Amino acid sequence: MAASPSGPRRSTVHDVARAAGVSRGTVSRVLNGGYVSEQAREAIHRAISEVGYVPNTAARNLVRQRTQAVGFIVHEPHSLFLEDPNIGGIMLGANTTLSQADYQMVCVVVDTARDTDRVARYLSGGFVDGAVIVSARHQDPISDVVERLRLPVAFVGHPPGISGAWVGIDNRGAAEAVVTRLRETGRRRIGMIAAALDRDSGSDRLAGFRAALGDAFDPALVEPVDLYAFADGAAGMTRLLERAPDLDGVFAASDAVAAGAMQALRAAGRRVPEDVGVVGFDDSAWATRTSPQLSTVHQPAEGLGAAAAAAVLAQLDGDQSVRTGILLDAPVVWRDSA
Amino acid sequence: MAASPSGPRRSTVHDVARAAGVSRGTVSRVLNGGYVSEQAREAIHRAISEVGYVPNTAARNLVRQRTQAVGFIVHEPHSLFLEDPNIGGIMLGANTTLSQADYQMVCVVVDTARDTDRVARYLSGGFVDGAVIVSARHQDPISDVVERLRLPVAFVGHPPGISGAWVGIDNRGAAEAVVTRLRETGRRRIGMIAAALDRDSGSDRLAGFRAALGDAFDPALVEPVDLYAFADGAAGMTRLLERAPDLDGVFAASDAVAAGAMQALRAAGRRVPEDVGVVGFDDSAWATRTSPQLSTVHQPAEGLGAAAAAAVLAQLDGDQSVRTGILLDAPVVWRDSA
DNA sequence: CGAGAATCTGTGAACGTGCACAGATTGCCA
DNA sequence: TGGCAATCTGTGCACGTTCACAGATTCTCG
Repeated sequence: MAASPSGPRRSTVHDVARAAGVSRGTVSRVLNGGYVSEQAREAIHRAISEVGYVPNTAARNLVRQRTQAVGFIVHEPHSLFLEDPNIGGIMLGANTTLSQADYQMVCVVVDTARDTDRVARYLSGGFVDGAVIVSARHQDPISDVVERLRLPVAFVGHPPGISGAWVGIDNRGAAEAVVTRLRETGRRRIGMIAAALDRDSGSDRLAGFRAALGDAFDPALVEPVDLYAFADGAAGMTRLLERAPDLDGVFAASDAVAAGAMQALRAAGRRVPEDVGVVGFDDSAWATRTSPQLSTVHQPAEGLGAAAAAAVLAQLDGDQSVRTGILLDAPVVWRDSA
Repeated sequence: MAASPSGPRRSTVHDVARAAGVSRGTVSRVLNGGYVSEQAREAIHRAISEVGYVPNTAARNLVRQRTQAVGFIVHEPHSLFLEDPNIGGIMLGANTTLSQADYQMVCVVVDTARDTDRVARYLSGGFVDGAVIVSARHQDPISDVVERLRLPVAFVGHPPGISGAWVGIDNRGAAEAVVTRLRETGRRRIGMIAAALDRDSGSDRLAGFRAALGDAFDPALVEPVDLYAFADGAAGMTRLLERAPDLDGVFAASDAVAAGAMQALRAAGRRVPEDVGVVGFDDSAWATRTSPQLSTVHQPAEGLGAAAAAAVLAQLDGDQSVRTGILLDAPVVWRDSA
């Protein structure tokens, strides 16, 4: 309501009480539980809809010493927020879970590393009762802040060095499943374009690749690149192809990388999937826009968000048994590129 | 802080007052303005950092009768939220503007059309002082709710039938700029694949095309298609090429349409940009994925979010002069396809 | 020097809610 | 019928802040 200058005053619990002919204590009990006669309950419900009563959040928060809000904190460069195909799904999942529990989701996007203390100040400002934190940083300083504040949080992803709850996918297992399937479909010389090896997601995917190949693993078939990006995929594929022209399968660390790789393969005259099978990771919008459509690993983005939110809510309910690490299933989606 | 059970009590304005040897009124004046001696001001600032004081939001909101929060409402199917390349930028822009003004952004994503009353209830619940609404619906019922509540809002996009502030881009002007530039680079027979003529964005882009050509405008060079989609672009380009084989430039109504058109041109043996120059619209992920990369019009997504947020803030400040419609510049990005 | 303005400070009252407590009513059983 | 428990209700206080008001001090100028 706020700034509606001459707007009608919002009705309070007093108005309801007067309309129902009871005291505000009884109204409060109808809303929050406690002994109240059936007769009074009915009269109050009638009065509530009559005067259009909506409880005042601020007053309730003040007396309850909680805000009924959970922060959704993205501590990453803005560019990641815009490009990461999963972040929307994570938000959506978290938001759904939180709003079902009558919590609000408050978004905080923090760009530079220096702004850490802005987040810290925010978290300690009492704006939120807890937080879902999306951050892939190693040794994220937010972790310390959170611990000091004893604020219920859950991380999405599992940057090493953090303590507290986190939710992620089994990157290693999913990568292993993908590569195993590639082998089963007859591929014999399988390479990998490995991105972001400084993050656990990147290194775990490489580990899965290696594990699936076992003795057949050949380090020369791994091409490391910086980012989960299209351009890196294209460049990496070109280099890999020079080194290993006899390649017949590629596991790309992300869909964007896979799309880049497919372009490079086409430029080199290879057909996908006839000559070379390509598999991506993420099951993002890229996957269905390429032709042929990508075989890939589905990131349960909404599930991640939902699970993280649920972990925060459980802590808020005083649940001591919250597991510190939760791994969600990331199923393989087999389409046409392999 | 909320549920930290044995956590130390948060310090209040009373603690600061005691530590500084003044009354809470003086502390409040330091925080909110008013007469206060330099000596007292210093002592209070020292005391604030000493006891680690952070104002309690709920108490402040209660007495001020405002929440210091603005809703970011996406009233669209979840799929749009996930796929629309602009929505992340809009969020980011809105968030930046709001947090600079010390407002929080509260995200609300509403999926089905039936949930309209959930949004209505939310908006009337006093959780937010205003709202940025992203919605392309015609006659969005939220519009009515907002009007009834007299809630300060701003729409991103300009669905017909809404009243109140909105922010969009100058589709007509941008299209005109693109086509003018095409002419300046020597193109003489320029066609357009015009999509979604039933929306204002589509018809405005066509109007800009027409205006840029002036007397040189030839209706036969306009090929109308249904959607801003790849397939429509390809089919439209094929038809247009049959009608006007001497074409040397194409303005496509979106990047996806442009990508389809480029495929059709290639299939017809035309080189881009040597034989035919192609320009798209949106500066979406398509633009940098095609080869050659698309010349296009950049959608200022962050700017749209920021402008919408600013419009809401202006209304909250009681600014009566808020324009109902704001058009943002959409700059032309010249890459390789023309 | 005194009146009035300007500057500074403390106190009380709200904001709307939840909760503890005490009081009132009823029901049950010895 | 008296006593005790169970059920129901009203009142006062607290949450932490802002704001209006009144009182206190200093400054300005006739």
